[in-house]
Amino acid sequence: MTPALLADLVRAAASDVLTRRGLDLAALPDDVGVERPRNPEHGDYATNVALRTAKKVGVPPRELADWLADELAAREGIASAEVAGPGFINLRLAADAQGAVVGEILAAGPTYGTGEDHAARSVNLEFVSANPTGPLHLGHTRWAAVGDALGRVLSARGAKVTREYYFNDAGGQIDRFVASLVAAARGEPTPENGYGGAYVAEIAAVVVAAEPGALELAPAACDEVFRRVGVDLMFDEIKRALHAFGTDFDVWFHEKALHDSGAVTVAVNRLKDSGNLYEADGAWWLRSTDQGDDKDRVVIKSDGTPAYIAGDLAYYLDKRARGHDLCIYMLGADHHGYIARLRAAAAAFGDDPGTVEVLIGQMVNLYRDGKPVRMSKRAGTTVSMDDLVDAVGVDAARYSLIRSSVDSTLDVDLDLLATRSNDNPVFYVQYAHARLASLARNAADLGVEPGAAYGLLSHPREGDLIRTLGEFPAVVASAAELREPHRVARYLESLAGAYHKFYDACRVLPMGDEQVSDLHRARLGLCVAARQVLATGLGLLGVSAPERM
RNA sequence: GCCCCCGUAGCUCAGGGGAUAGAGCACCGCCCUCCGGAGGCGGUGGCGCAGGUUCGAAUCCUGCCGGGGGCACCA
Repeated sequence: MTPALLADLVRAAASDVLTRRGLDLAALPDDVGVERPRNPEHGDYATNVALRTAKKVGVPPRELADWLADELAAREGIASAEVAGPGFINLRLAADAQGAVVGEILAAGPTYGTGEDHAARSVNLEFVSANPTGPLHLGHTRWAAVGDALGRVLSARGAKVTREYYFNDAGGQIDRFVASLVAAARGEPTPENGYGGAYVAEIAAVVVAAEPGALELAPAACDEVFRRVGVDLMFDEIKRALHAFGTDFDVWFHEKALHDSGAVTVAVNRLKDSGNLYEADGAWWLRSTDQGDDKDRVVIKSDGTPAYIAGDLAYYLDKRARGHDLCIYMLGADHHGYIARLRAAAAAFGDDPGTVEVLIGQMVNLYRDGKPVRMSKRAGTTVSMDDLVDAVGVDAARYSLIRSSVDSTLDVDLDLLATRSNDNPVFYVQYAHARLASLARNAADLGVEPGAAYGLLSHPREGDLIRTLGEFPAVVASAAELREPHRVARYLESLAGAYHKFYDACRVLPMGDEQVSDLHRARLGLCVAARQVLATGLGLLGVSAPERM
C-alpha cells in the first residue's frame, strides 16, 4: 500500500466514523494524510486526523482517535492501529500490503514517480541568462544545475517545459565588451568599465586571426567586425560550457532580436494605448509600484530610447504569444528588485501577476583552504563553470550545487571538493546504485529471478526501505510544486541510506549452494525497485547512475 | 532609511505545525567466513534572543541582534 492509498483509506475511515456518529463531515480537513514517524515505535505510519478534527466536532481528541483506530484496525491491509500521545493514530501495515509497493514500482519502471499534477501547464523556464561578456561563473553554474533539475522535475510531473536563455546583447555592456576586445587586440589597456580577464585577450586574438585586416579599418568598421565575430565567440563559449555541464536549452533568445524586429516598439505602443504606461518628465513609466516596487520604472527614456525594461516587456509578450501560461525566471539575489517589475509587466498586459514567478537564488561564496576568495572579473580571479567541472567532475559539481535550497547562500571550498571529493554525498548515492547494478549482475550469473512474494519482506530494514521507496512520488511532486529540486537530492540520500542498511542486514542472493527461496527472489525484486528509483531520481538531477564506480 | 535571503552539531547543510530535531564531513570505539568496506553499528555535540498564535512551533506572526545581497531615465 502506497502512502497515497493509505491516506485515502484514512480519509474514508474517518468519514465513515463521523457519519456513523452523526458528526459534521465538513470538520474533516481535506489535506489529511499520513506521515512516517521518526520513532519506529510509533508505527510504520501515523496520522493526526483526530487531533485536527476533534475541536471542530466537539469530541475529545483521544476519544475520537479511539473510534478511528477501531475503524482503521478493521480495514484490509492494516495490521494495527493504536492511539498514542495527545491523539495520534499509529498504524502498522500488513507485510503483504506494504510489500505490494515493490510490485507497483517494478510495473511502473521509469515512470514511477512521474505524475500529471502539472499537466496542461506550459512553462517557460528562463535561467542562467548571463550577460555574454564573459565566461559563466560559479553563481551561474548554480542556476544551471538547479534550473535544469527543476525543468526535469516539472516535466516529470506533467508540465510542458521550455528551457530558455536570454542573451542581453542589446545594451551598453556589449559596447564595452567590444571596446575591450579591440583594446586587447591593439595591446592597449582595458578601457574604463571594460572587461579585463584573460578570456578577452584570447577572444580578441581569435578575431584578429579570422579577420586579419580588422584593426586597419576605420574605428566604426573595426568595432563592427569585433562585435560580429567576438560576441558570437562568447555565445558559443557559453553554450559549449553549458552543454558540457549537461544543461541544454530549447531556446537561445537574443534581446537584440526584440529591438531589431520592432517587437519592443509594438509592446510599448500596446501599453501606451491601453493606458498602462504614463508620461512624466518626458519619459514613459510603468506603474510597478502597484506590484510592490518602491518606485515606478522608466520604459522609454526622455531621449526617446528604450530602457532595459522595455526589452523585458516585449520578451514577456513573446513568451505569452508562444503559449506559455507560466513564466518562471530564475535570478540571482542581486536581482531581487526585479520581482515587482516583472510582475508589473504581466499585470500591464492584463495577465494575472501569478503568470510570472520569480525564483531568487542566493549567492555562492568561494573558499580556498578555508579562506574566502573574492571573485572579480577585472582581476581575473573568477572561478568558472569549467574550473569547477575540471576540479570535481560534472556529477559532483551538479549534485553539490543542487542539494541545498537556493534560499541559502552556499559556501563552496574548492580545495575540499578537489582533493577530497568523496566528501560529496553524490558518491554515497551513486555507490548504492553501483552496488545494486553489481547485485543484478551476480543474480543474473546465478540465474536468480525477482519474485513477487513481497509479503515475506518483514525485516525492519526491509520495511524501512519499502516505505522510503513509497515516498518517492510525493517527493517529486513537492519538488515540482515548490520549485525545490533539492528535495529530490535529499530524498536520494535517505534512500541510499535505507538501502545500505538493508543490504548490511539482509542477504539477497543465496550463499554457497543454498537453494534459491521465495525470500531471495522477493528481496531481489526489492533491489530492482530500489535501483529503479535511484536511477530515476539521479536522472531528475541530471546526475549519472553508474553501473560501476 | 526601505526591500529580499539567511542564522539548526566543530564545519557544510536538511528539516511544508506534530511525538525523543537529522545527514555528510571531522573526532573516539567496534564490524571483513561468501552478494562492492566509497558500507554498517555505537559515542561526543545544536534550533541567535524575546514575545505572540496553537492541543502542539526549528517551522507561522511581531520586535530585536548578527551575517549576506539589493535599492539608476546602467544593462
